Amino acid sequence: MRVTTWAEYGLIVSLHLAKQGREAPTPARDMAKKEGLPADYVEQILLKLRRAGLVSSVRGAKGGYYLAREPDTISVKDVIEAAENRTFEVNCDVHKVSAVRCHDGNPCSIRPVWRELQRRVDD
Amino acid sequence: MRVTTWAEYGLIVSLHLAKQGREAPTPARDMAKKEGLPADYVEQILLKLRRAGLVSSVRGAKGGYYLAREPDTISVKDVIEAAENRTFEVNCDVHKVSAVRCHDGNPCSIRPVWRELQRRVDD
DNA sequence: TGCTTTCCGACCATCAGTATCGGATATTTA
DNA sequence: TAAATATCCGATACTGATGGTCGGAAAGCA
Repeated sequence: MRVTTWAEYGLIVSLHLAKQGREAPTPARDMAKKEGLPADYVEQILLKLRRAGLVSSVRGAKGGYYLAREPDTISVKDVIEAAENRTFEVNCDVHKVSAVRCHDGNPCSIRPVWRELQRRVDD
Repeated sequence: MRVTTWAEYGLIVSLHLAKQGREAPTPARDMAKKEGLPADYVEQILLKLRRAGLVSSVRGAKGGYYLAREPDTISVKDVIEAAENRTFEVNCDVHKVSAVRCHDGNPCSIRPVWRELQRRVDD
């Protein structure tokens, strides 16, 4: 159980953009170089962040990315959810062990545990 | 970010064994059948739990598994750690982004976040 | 001597994670 | 207008973790 590089890199570039300020856009390639991350990959992630509405972009020369909102209104959870799909995925929801066991009606002693864990992570 | 079936199945069989009591050992095959889980796979997981000292086993006919300790002294965390290797894995420790960035001396703004998350999950 | 069961290593298939690439489109600047 | 710079975006490739199977050895019971 760990966070993916999507989340990790997403956080790194978000932080980078926060430091850059929101005046001039920063090109993805510059960021990748300075942070020592794979350039093409960073671009993929920025695309995700943009689709989630966390960053905005300017196309063309002199273009790049900047934070869509004020840094202090963007939480770590926001970034993780944008980069991965959710922070913590419960098996009952996604890769069901079995249809019977994971049916809503079935009293499952395990599910509450995962729910609580999910809540903690989200917190 | 989610728990693996190792942890999920591990929890299921632990719970199953807790319900069975610690008098007579329960064969892995029986458990798998009743819980609707792949038998060979369950055996792998029981092996992990045994090596972690959570369950004990009796070989041969009339053999099987039983909890090594009283149920209320075994935590969910114990089971997850036995089944997976750790509850929450921090990239800085395992799949380092880069040697420089993740060097202990380097002030990294991200690491404290993961550490805190790790603490929450362990809790 | 069979039968049951754990023990254990080896193997295999699939998929998520981690990228890379090629090209289309938009914008600035020379 | 041409060239240079960037985002945009889908397709593809590589890899290791995950999830699961198999075959057989050893141990204990009847």
